[in-house]
Amino acid sequence: MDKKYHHGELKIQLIKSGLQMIQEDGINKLSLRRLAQMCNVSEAAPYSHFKNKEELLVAIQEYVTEQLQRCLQDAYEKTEHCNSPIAILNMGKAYVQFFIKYPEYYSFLFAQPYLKIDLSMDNEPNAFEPFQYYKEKTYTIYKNEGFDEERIKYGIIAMWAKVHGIAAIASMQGVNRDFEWEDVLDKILVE
Amino acid sequence: MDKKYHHGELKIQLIKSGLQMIQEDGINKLSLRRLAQMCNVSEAAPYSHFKNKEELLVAIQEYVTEQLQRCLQDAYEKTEHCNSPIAILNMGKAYVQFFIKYPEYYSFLFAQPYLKIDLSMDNEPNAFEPFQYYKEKTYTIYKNEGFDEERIKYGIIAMWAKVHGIAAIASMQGVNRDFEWEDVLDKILVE
DNA sequence: TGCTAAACTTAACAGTGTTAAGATTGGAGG
DNA sequence: CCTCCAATCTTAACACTGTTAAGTTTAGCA
Repeated sequence: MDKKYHHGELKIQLIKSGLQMIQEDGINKLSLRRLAQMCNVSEAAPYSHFKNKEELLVAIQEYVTEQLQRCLQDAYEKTEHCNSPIAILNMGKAYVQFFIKYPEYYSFLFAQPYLKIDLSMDNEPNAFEPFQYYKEKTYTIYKNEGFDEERIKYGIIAMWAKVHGIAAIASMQGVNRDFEWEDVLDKILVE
Repeated sequence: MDKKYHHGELKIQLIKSGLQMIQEDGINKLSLRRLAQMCNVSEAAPYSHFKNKEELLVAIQEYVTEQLQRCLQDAYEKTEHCNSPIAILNMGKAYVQFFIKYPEYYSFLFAQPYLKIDLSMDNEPNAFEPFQYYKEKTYTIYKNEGFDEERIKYGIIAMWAKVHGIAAIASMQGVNRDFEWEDVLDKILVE
């Protein structure tokens, strides 16, 4: 039954179970020992795959970031004419809906100090990917609309701030859970 | 020198020193024992003033919230004609600048699950005060401008989302520290 | 002055992250 | 097929954490 020395899939299982614990109890109650126990493994086993707890958290963060990235990409690619501003709106909606669906993910992702947000138009390799993706797509769309560089720059930041701000508010505990975010998003993001 | 049983000011000293530790090392490294040690007091002394760690964190949160509230109020009251939309802009700027000044405060305030954000126009007594204040002032200003209820409602949320989103981004680690937030705020918040 | 309740200390408990030392194992090379 | 090694996992310990119980000090009121 519980074969000792279970092999091959502990690393990804730690990431997935860790994320599940975060989703259920919040980041503060994530314990390496409980996590190891949940994976039917000794308390020191995680250290074969991660140097320390922080490295595991970074791995989970990357895992979540990929999910979020995929949501944005889907939203973009499923837009009829993906070079129209509608695509920007859809990416924004996808971003917010991601954190409405998983409220615990927001504070986990952004309260940890491991993310790099690159506001410039350079392509920093290690920066937060969903924002990089959004930035690139929005740039070409705005360019397509004939906006000048200055307006593009501020347009990107303004839109991202709105989207991120709504995500922050929506993911907060104690916020009205039955709030009609769909309407708000439509009205706010189109400006 | 180090008189035993130091009286009368331990509670506020715990809050202030705790906040200082958060500011220096982040919320994750705040330890009750180190904090007690820093206040020249035994490890169990804080429990005379707070039921547990969480209650101390709530107290610190209230302390920070008051500071932020005062910033908003100052910004509002120092505006020439405080019934003009300029006052809204100034409150927004004050909000963002608060978190640019104290980047650690953002994740401390909003990653903890103790805050209640009330998006309705009711006056929830226990809701996050700075937002309540902003909401009230903005309401009368928009009303003064002749906006209808629907537009006011979404206007308030839209503006707050932008402001809060910028604060979130600005307070992030790894974000360009020399970014010219003043310009961005002027361009974004006026729309 | 004496008493009481609040404020503090000491000592202990369980739980945490982390490391060192050793046990087990899959799989590559002879 | 066997051997051996590096990767993986275990056990045992360490220092640190939040928290509680029981006892000590002290300010301030009767």
